[in-house]
Amino acid sequence: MNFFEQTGKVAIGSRLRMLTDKVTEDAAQIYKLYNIDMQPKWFPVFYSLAQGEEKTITELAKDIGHSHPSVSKIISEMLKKGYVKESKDKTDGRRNLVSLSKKGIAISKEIEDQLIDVNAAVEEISAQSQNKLWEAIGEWEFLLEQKTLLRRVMEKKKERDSLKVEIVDYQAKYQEAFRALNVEWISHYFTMEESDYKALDNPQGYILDKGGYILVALYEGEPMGVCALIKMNDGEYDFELAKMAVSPKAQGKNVGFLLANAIVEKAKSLGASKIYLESNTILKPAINLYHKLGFQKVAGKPTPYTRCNIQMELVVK
Amino acid sequence: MNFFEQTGKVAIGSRLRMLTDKVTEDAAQIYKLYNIDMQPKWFPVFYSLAQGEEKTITELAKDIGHSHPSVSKIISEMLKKGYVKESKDKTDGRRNLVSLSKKGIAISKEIEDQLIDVNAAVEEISAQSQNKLWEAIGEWEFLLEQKTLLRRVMEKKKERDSLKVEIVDYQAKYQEAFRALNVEWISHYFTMEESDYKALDNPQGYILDKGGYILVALYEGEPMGVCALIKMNDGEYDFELAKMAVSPKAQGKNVGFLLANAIVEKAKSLGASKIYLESNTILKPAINLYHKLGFQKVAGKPTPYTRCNIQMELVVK
DNA sequence: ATTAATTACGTAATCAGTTACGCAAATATA
DNA sequence: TATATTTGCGTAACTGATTACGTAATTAAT
Repeated sequence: MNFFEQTGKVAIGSRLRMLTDKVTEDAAQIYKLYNIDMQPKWFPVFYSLAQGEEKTITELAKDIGHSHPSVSKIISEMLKKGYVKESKDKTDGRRNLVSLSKKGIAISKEIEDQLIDVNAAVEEISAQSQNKLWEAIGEWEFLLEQKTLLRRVMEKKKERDSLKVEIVDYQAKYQEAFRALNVEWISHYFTMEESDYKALDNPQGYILDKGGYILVALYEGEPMGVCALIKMNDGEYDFELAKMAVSPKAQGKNVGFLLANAIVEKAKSLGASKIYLESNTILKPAINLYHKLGFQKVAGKPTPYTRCNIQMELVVK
Repeated sequence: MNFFEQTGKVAIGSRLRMLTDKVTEDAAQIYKLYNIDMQPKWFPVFYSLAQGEEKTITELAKDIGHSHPSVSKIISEMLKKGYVKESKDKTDGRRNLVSLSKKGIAISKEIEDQLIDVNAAVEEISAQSQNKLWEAIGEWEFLLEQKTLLRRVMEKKKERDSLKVEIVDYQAKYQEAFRALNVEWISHYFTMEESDYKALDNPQGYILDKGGYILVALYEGEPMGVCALIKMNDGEYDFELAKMAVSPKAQGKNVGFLLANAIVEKAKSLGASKIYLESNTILKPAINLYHKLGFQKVAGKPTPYTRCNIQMELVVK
């Protein structure tokens, strides 16, 4: 099994499958050894029924962790051997009640010795191992239950991608990106408005020169997100967080969070005490992001944008 | 997964399979996450080829531990995607040399980040576990390589069966069993001879009264094996080990060994210094057994049995 | 130089599971 | 009470592997 030492743990799936195959391989022979006319795959169903109670197909499936068609097929095979009997539930015509037949019960007696010996054999292997396979599986089952492998990988990817994201100050060379990224999402969800063009066509004059600020997120050198802090003069708020845009190409790379976080930090460093923003509730991920950063819903502020249906503020600590 | 806590470790195969499924389940999604157009099952082949060398189908199969038809199919799928190229070996027309195409090499670059993240995710799970799954699998692979599960179970069965075998002194009530068990194997392999009947019809007079001995192996109370020690008067040997018979029903229960061992011990306790026996080389398991007990081949003794083609002796220590 | 045995590998059939789908019965909802 | 939804479960198709088998090429033995 040198191969797996090379590939590293990415191949844990393949390696598990091969061990499974090897362990399973002998199972049929073992039944033969004890003169028991049974297929290994029947075992979980058989064991579950051997507890004595009648069970439906679905109950069995849930019990042993298979899909119901799998149980359905196994039961029909066991039925052919005469190991189980079926009976319709009188109060619920859909349910197919299954239980061991006399022959099945006889087999369950015969099988006891085999279970003892296989158990002893597995224990022997365990005793010769440093790492306990049985317990390790239990732990993996638990940990995967809590968070799937996919989710864990997604987190790792995000972590790694975050390291590649660089937040830099606006420069004239980013004007085109600043415009394009915003036009992209605004015209996708809404329509461009007069005030959009003002800011996007002339960020220098409309935002920076008025005491505002713009940050750009670079991913591998390319601008993938932008965000502006527009100076407000209403006595209540210091800045408006606006013109936030992240390229769909950079999704899942945490760009939005890093950018928004950086802009809030920037506002703080500029001595802001309250930040305002306008958005629309159909932009769920954005609203979630603002919420995560501490923004709270407020109302009552007049706005030039027709697309605005939610207003939020952040009290800077 | 409460079910497996009930069944005990007999169900290790089923439990392994389910964990394998759960781990594998996410694999396809993970490739999608990285925008890599590849099937999880291709990975081992892909990885093996990414080492750079051209390989044949059979080499790949050996490398990754699959059957060759499996590799054959995978290669034909990868070929369709343009990830590999084939070329006939010029010096051996049977061999199909496979290597990554340019497109394949490009993919192998793209996949690197994914490998890093999956590895990190698996490491994270490992770090949260007491028992290391990866290492545990390695140990199981090693231990099963040395001795398969089937063989281990067989040993456990033999051990347990041995406990049920009881070796007792001959009594008149066992005469029928003594006769029947011997007639069974003698007439199966050879034909009954005059001297057989003498001993089997009258063990009391022919064996015991002349200073011989008979032991009976009981399995769950039933006589399943017999063995006699016949007094010899030739000056060289004290006893002949003879009329050893074990029911085919009791095969694999160690009855033969326990019986022969007991009869040798009995001979010892009777002060014997040399034991003799006659047999036939077609009775392989019997010869092996005698050998295991320390009997050595000798020659030259006259015998009344035509079926005898090997003579052995044991020098009692 | 034949003939026999071995090797490489493709195709077909099988296996133990899955998902997809559909029907009928039961339950919830308007 | 009519209608929609959910549930139980059987059938069919698919999946990722296997073993079985056949054929062609090579190698070994006579």
